[in-house]
Amino acid sequence: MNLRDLKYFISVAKNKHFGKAAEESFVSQPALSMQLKKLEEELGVQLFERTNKTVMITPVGEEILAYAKNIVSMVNDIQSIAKTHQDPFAGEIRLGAFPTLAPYFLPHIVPVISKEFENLKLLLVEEKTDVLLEQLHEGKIDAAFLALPIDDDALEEKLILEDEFLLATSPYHHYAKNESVKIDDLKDDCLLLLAEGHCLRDQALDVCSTTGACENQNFRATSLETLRQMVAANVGITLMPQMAMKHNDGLVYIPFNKNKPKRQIGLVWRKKSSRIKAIEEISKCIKNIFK
Amino acid sequence: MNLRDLKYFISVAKNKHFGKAAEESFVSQPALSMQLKKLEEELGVQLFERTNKTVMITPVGEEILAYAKNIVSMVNDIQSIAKTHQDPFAGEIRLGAFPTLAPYFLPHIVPVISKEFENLKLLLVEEKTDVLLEQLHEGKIDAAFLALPIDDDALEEKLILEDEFLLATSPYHHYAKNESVKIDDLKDDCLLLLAEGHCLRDQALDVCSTTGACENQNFRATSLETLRQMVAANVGITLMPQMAMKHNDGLVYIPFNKNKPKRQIGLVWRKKSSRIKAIEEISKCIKNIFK
DNA sequence: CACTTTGATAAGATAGCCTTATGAAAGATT
DNA sequence: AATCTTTCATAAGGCTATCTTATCAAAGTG
Repeated sequence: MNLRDLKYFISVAKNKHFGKAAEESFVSQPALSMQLKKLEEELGVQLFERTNKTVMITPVGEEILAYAKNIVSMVNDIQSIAKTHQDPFAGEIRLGAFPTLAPYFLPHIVPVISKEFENLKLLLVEEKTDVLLEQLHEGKIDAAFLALPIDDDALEEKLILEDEFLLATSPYHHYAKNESVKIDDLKDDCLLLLAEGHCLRDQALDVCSTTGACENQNFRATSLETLRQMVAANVGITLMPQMAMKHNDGLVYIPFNKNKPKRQIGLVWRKKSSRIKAIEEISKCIKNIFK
Repeated sequence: MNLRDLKYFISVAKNKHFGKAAEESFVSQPALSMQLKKLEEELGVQLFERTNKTVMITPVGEEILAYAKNIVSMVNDIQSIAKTHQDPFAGEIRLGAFPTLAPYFLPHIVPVISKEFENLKLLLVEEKTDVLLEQLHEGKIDAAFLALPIDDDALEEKLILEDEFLLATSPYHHYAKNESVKIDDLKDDCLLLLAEGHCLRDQALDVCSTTGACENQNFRATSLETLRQMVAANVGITLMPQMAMKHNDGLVYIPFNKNKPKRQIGLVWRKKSSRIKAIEEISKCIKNIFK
């Protein structure tokens, strides 16, 4: 069976006339007659009674007609669905960001993207890096803001910005009065860190291992905000990304004087993503914000 | 768009593998790949993200998939509808019979037809001849029992039986004692007849006109049963088809001794009827009953 | 580093559809 | 009554689209 045959069938049923139906279908009358004959042979039933003067649909034909109309209507639905999705800068884009980035970063970029691509609906997912990577691979999200490098052959990554780490202390801490700190000064300090699975924790541990600093084993915060409260309470010190820095939060932020540690924030997506056009434009757009 | 393409699409979505889908669809893998590519181009939308290792349906693809499945399922419905109607001796047959025949004739034949063609559902219509002819032409009924001849080029007719007319009188009527009547004896009689539009009326008038008998203008019955009551009340006499004769109905039925008037009952159907096989078999079957 | 797997591409063969021309049947017209 | 017209069916030839086989390119696997 063939969609075209069904359309011919519907047209004949409507016009009760092969010639008119052929005209309506933009084919010659014999072409339509033959296809209809083939359809009848294939189905093994007569769809029309024909005489020279009248074309009359049979009861089976009537029954089948209802289905045929439905089918053709659904084909049109498919085409219209496709059409509404043809614009690469329309529809949904699902974006991920890890927890120590999302609340400080997304508020800056979402309004800009929304304004630039007004037909694009952004769905945001906040998960730890490994979850986001899995969702990327599974196609559950289209792109994610992650700490680079990711190093996955299936994924494309583009650096968006570099986010410097600052030393965060309580105003009562002995570091508090320093203008800046040398990274090696930390070698005798124990830092408060986030719980396992947060990429910020790993980045901080990186810094620790190169400086000789250690981790305070007694506390593991599950969010950066909790960590902030703990530092404010002078429980200890920590590394805080500049992006998460707040004024008037009761903390002192001290920059490193050189070899400033930092995290690289990039946008990551599947090389074969069907939304590649939208993602690349979004990527450019965001990069412009931080230029 | 093409039904086959939709089937390929569904198969790929199901198998997440072009090769397996091709196998399932009994085509080569390149054939399937190309058709799918064409479908995507036609819709202007990417249906799958492909890498060497994974085939992943896109959100648009997912949306369209639902419709595609529905369409294919309806195509199967069409085929199964057609299949259940393939048996010419199954389904519905709509039969008509005119009012002075139906109640006396159908009870004899319907049980036989039903037994012979058990998958055939009989729908019976009782209307005057002109209505039945119109319904025949419009395809509202498939065949009708009518008084022959009909003489319509579009219609096929087959004689089923000849139904003799008897003279019906009250036992108190002066004809009542006769063993038989000569048709010419009626020349001085006035007959009670049915109302306009009944073919039995026309047949009786035929007889009258050849014999010189007249019609009693004061009464026109609208049914044969009413007519029977009127004859029983000795209001007059009439011609009664043998088929409608009843025992113990208070009437006397007197046969004509020669040139017996009669009506010819035949089955009539459209020459191009889609149910021609069933109708012809039914016709044979009924003819056997009255052989 | 060769081997396997997988989807894409290319070229030639095939099949199905379309068009024009024509036929057959039956109503309409003169 | 004979011709014209209408309408659907059939036939023949050309064209397009699809299929198949062969091959490629990319990337995982042993």
